[in-house]
Amino acid sequence: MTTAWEQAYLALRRCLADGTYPPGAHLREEDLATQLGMSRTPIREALRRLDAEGWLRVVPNQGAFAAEWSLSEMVEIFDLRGMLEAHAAEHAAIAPSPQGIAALRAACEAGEAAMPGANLAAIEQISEANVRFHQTLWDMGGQHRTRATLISLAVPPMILRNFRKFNEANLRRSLAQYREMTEAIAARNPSWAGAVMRAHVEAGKAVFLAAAVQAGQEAA
Amino acid sequence: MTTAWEQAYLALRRCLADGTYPPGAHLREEDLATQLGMSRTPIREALRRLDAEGWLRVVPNQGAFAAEWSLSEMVEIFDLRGMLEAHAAEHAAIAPSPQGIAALRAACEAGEAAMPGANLAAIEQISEANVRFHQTLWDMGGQHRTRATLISLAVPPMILRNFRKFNEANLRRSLAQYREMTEAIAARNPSWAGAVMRAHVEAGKAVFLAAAVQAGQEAA
DNA sequence: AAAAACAAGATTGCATACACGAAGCCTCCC
DNA sequence: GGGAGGCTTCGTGTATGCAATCTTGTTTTT
Repeated sequence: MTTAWEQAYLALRRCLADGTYPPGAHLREEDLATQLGMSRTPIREALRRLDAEGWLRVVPNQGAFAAEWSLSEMVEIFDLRGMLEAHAAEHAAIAPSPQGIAALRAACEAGEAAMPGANLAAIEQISEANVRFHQTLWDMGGQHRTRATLISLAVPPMILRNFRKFNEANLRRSLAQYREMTEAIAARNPSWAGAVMRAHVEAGKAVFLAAAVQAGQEAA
Repeated sequence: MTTAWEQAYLALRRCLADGTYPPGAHLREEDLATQLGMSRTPIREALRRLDAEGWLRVVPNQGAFAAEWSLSEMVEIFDLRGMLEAHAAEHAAIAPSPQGIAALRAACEAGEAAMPGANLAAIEQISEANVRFHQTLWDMGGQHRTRATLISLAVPPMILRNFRKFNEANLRRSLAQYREMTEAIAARNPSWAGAVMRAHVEAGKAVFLAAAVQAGQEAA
């Protein structure tokens, strides 16, 4: 059995990722404690970790607030992602294990299998496959600090959330990029793999920015 | 007054940085509590944060152990530093504030003033000036996540510790690089500033690796 | 003699209780 | 009527206590 504070950490992180707690929301310790069936002590320890990882902001004597990411901060995170993911991809391509390549191919196939249907369930399945692809890549290179840094930048929820903004053309391009990266890694070509990854992240950033601009216009 | 857990966090981080708790050391909560004059509760919260930031490893039901950084992990951190610091330097050079440039120049001068004396106090003074230079740079670009990431990679203590390994030639080169970066930023030339920063970090990595190889030979 | 099982000590995990501080509201004064 | 000061209330910050778990040394068994 895992510890209570770790369960709380995972549960809260999930809620922060899927929007159950919207940006700026005030998370009260007692509420979370009763909700998760434990006391405030493990809740507080989970909150400290989520604070360190940037999921929320803890203000002394005021409590925890779900993080709100400004546009410029999102752009910064995309830029950091581009550098770090490319670094991970390059290292994954140096000496890839056969199991790793197989796992990448499996993730590609899972995404492609869900592609024809453009319904919501398909999108969720593709998102999940994509997160699996990235995480497999992070593991393959053996770059543990890179992986930890990407997680601390809240990258997995960003991948998940941003994917919901993708149209069919975006999705097809994304799947094609995953295929190309897999090929580059299988060919042990680090700079090829890194270049595709940089393009992949930049394409995601472009989709994000287009959606943000549109949302801004609708609000105005 | 700051909270107790934050004081504990800062105190413990300092001890982990300066080697008071050597890698692998077992940190007992009660000891730390009596030592810092508080109860175990804030200690535990500080430990959770230090765990998230990679300063130590918390094993359930066993406690906290000071992190041990392998050679490959140190190389990885230097590589990440190179990317992130160059990114920060590039952004600092886009639209530098006059105060920022002045602060960089002041840090350069403080380091150069201490240079002639090669004694221990001078080294400490130069190290401190260097940390100030880097942190000023991080602030100038307005890249908050980049800054937070660099801190979470335990970069400031690495700068401090690595500088003790520098000989006079290394120190002179380092100070010259700071001067050049300041000039590049004042000239609003991002790629120049980024390139010098990459070289600066690579030079530091080389010194670190040389010292590590020598230590390995002495041990054998 | 070596290995496994047991027991005692020590250490962490969590819940509870109380103290401190902040935000909101009402009253009082100008 | 508006603003300032004090009070109330809510929520966080910290200390303490107990339960659960791990470690370690010893004993017992093979």
